[in-house]
Amino acid sequence: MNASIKDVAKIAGVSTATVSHTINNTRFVSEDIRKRVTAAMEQLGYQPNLVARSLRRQESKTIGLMIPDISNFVYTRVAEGVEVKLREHGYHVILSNSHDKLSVEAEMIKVYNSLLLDGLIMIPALGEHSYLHKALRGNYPVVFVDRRPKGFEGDCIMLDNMKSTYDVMKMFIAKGHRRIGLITGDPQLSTTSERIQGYKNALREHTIVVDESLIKKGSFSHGSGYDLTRDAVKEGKATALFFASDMMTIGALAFLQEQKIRIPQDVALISCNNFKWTEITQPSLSVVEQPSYEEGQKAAEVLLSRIAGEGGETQFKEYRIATRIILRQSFSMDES
Amino acid sequence: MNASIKDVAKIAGVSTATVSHTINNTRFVSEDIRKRVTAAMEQLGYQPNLVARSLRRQESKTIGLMIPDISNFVYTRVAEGVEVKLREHGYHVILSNSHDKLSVEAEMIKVYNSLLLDGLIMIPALGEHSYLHKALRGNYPVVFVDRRPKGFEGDCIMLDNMKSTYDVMKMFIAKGHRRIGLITGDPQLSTTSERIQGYKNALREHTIVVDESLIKKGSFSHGSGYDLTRDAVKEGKATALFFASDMMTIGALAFLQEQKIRIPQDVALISCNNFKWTEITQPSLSVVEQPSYEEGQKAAEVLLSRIAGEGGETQFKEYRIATRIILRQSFSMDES
DNA sequence: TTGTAGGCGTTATCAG
DNA sequence: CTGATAACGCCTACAA
Repeated sequence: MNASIKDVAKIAGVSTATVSHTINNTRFVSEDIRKRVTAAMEQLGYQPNLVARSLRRQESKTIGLMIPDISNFVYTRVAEGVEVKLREHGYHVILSNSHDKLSVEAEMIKVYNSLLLDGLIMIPALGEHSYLHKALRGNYPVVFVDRRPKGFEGDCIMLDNMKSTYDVMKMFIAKGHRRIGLITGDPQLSTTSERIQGYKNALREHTIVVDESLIKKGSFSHGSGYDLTRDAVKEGKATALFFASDMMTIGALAFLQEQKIRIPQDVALISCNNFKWTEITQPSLSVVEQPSYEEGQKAAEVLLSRIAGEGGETQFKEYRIATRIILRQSFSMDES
Repeated sequence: MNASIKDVAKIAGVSTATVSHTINNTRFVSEDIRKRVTAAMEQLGYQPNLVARSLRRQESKTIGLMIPDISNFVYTRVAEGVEVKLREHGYHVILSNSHDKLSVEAEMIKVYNSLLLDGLIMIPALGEHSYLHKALRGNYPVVFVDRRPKGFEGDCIMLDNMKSTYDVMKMFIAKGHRRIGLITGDPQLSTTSERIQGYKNALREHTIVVDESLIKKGSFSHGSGYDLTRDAVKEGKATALFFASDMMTIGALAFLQEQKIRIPQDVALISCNNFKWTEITQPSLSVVEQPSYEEGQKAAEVLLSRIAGEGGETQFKEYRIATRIILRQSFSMDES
């Protein structure tokens, strides 16, 4: 059994109130007594029981973090950004994996509601989020990252998906490409619709007719990348492809290698996520670097300021984090 | 403010004791009262306060999970295995990132001690772990995964590092290789020493003299893989290399491509971790598949049985999970 | 400057 | 079959 504040008080020969106050520096304690108390704590190896403290203070110094896939590097980078920033401020993180399923997410929210959490950061799962109006009881602030939920308003930290896609398309177009494929994810996702918007904007600006059959929607999976690439290249005659996820790029490479389609001569590629392995494929892969870690950091900052009550303003804010395009051989052999 | 058990009791016109018992099915409740109570709970959207419950029951249905790097796929796979298995049993996970630093780990353990955790699963950080004798107070069972801690005994789930390395070496030797490099991690790690043991056993069995300069120890990083590969190939004249980490393999590929050293003709490679991208490098990479997810699952199972008290036996157990070698072109062009 | 005591929301031990 | 009530460990208003 761990020592409690009573044990400390007894040994130090003071009241529990005094012990509590010395621990929390919440009222004056004479030097003599402070010494006796700290000595007693030392002797017992006393650590305040955080559960009892949470119950009493009605706050836990803990925040919930929900991500759709704990095996996806992008999301764990977000998680790391969140964790590091929050730990700096004395908060712990309860991590949950929604498996991108609304049902799991909703279940976890119920648990969160019972844990006296101080806040919640989440990458919303696929689907409609108006259920959150009921599920969340306003006991703690919520911040969304990476995807914007449908049907629910809140602070939101995202990448500049529209602009990055727009920029990628401008580069392809400048290289002379006219049939450009966009290999992207589920159309329900805000990231997907934003990318499509950027894609269309760029093409229209150059009076290129948008061929909807070149906008391929699937899942962020290897198989989906394989299939959609086949369709875009074989049927769509695409000469350039932009991928919304690294997993899809891998599937695409598998297909292109099988078919002995040359990169970038026959088809030029730009992928998402500047993972280390994109440098050692042949040809090396051009990528849009996604600062996921920074997304997490920013989300944590915004949440902290909400917890601090600076959100007296009910106005929700949207934050966009800039991406960066890194050109390598898969875009053009001119690149190093 | 959330509804409490008192509110429910008042509305249902019963005592809090009765409400508690209907919730927990812990003593008989008449059908009539049960209905009134559930109706009241429904009406209030009542959810039991888990913090109060933890304090009262002295258990939290929560376990701690500490991993050395939350951005490393291997460890997050372990985490996912743990999370999925534990959630099936109604447990939540508090995840922490030790950043492979003993100081962070120790700090987090203090927090864990104050949270009424029901158990702890950890991949120990680099270093000496005898401090755990003091830091852990036996309030909850602990299970180690992937690495064995130095200086502390406990249940331990690991991969068969020695055997897998041994098998890899046998394959290289059968192919005629005599100068084989082992590119591995920090020598403090149990995984490293086990691999070295497997390496030596295989060579000695074939009366190949072990050249210590071919056993390269570094960190699981890109740069380390680059440097150690250079040394092994340039100075060590290695014709085959086995890598303990995928990151090191990427560094190695960068070096070999720069030098236009042919794989597998000049140097044959086998890497760890069957990541999807290893299939689309050229040549495709041979790998040792590490069932990290299963490690996590097993760890969770062992912990659950300890929590259930089946560990009346103080005897700690060691579990080994089998790996699988997948041969592709980097081993020999004969492979598909 | 320090102590007393009530209560956070549950559960469990008594009674009735 | 159900209800009071103490206790889990801590914090804080009030009292001294």
